[in-house]
Amino acid sequence: MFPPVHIADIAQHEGKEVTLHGWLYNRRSSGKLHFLQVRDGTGIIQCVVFKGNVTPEVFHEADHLPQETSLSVTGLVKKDDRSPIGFELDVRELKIVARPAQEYPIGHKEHGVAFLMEQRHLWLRSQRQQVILRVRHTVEKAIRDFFDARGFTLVDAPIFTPSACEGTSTLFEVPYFDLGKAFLTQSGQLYMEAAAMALGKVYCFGPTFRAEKSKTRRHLTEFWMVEPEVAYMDLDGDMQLMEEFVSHVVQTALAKHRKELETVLERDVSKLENVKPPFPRITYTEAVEVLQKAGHPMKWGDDIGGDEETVVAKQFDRPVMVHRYPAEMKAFYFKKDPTDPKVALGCDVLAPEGYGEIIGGGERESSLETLEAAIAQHQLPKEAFEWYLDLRRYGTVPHAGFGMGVERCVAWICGLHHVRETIPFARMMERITP
RNA sequence: UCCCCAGUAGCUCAGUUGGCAGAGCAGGUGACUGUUAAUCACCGGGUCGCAUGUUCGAGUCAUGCCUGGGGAGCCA
Repeated sequence: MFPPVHIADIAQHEGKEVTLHGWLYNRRSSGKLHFLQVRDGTGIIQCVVFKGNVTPEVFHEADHLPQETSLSVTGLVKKDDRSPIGFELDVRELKIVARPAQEYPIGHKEHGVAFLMEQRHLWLRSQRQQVILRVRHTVEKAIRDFFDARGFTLVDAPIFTPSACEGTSTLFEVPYFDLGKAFLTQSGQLYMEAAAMALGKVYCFGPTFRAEKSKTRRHLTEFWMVEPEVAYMDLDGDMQLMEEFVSHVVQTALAKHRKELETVLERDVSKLENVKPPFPRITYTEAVEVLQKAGHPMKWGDDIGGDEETVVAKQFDRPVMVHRYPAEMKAFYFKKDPTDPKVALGCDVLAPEGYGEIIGGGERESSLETLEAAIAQHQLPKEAFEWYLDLRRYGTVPHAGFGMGVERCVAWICGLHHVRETIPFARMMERITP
């Protein structure tokens, strides 16, 4: 059985007889010719079964195989201009590995989203889902490569946490032995701050959980986030890191998957070509002015919601960095702007085309006294943050970081309507299976 | 938590004023030597989400519930 020939490498075998292992994707017939579309995970190739080239039994069987039959096909690799991949297999032998026990539920006609999500374990076999998962893989590798090349150390953050990191979101609660309850992490950031004081430049990359009852195309209850944190870095350095990071991820995905994005996902990739530094930077105050001019009735201090984000993002041809939000809107650990204490030194990156916030981050408060006051002001239990305050007690330094949601980034790159297609098995408020 | 929409064949949907439950695809049988979601002919396929009510009669009207989808808030 091994080593097998893969469809992606079929050009190397022109004129030779090879055996492919795969699954039947589709089948058509024209009398003395049967056309079998066979996929093997690396591509799809048309296998032509001509009556004169195989036994009568094989010829008859070839016309009666149901979709998703697993099979081995042996034949001659022939160049053919009518093929989308340039080659066909002229079949000599056909071996059935297994016939489907029942009719395959997903046909080649349209299906509803609810049905496909219920069949997610099978839906992954479609070309579209294969491309999305490959882009996700490339994005995750690009994330790792970017930080690794810059001397960052990957530090894994815990999944069980004793309390809310930020004290704002709703968390998933789990029983935890004699210690009462634990929570599933909502962010590894606080732990990365500790790690940055040890290793200088660090990042964590793992799953994150939010128990908010969010039912929108941008939300999952379980998603993957990358969170870098750097000692001796201020907001300006952080923003520069953000734009270089996002550009690297997008350009890597574009270089590797341009053709699939264009053909299978029908993505207008010209919109991704612009994603290069520098990104436009505007303050929250300027964003409010833009929105007021666009006719949105809002005043300074109001939240910039989904619709407003889209309006702001549409002013630019690449991601826009909105910085210096009102301090009240941000978590307790953000450093306030020394020149204007009303605003926090935070920055969000808004993706174009209505994909919204893909990054949130900023400079952290480094003063012990100011941080203690912020914890009190947010009415958070100080005991839970004593270890975090220790980071300010022993050699505190300016530092900054950010978090990027992988699913929103992949949805934007692929031009998808909903983030649920960017993760193999989505976890949402109303769905936990398959 | 709130607002809107949908639930009819395996899938996608139509179903008029309340009056015999329909189509396309998928499946089965057959035809076709170049099909690209092939085409053509024939065949099988139903707890109309669940419950109660109105009515001579409910897929259709009313009320409640369930499930799913979209959005808001919150966020990545």
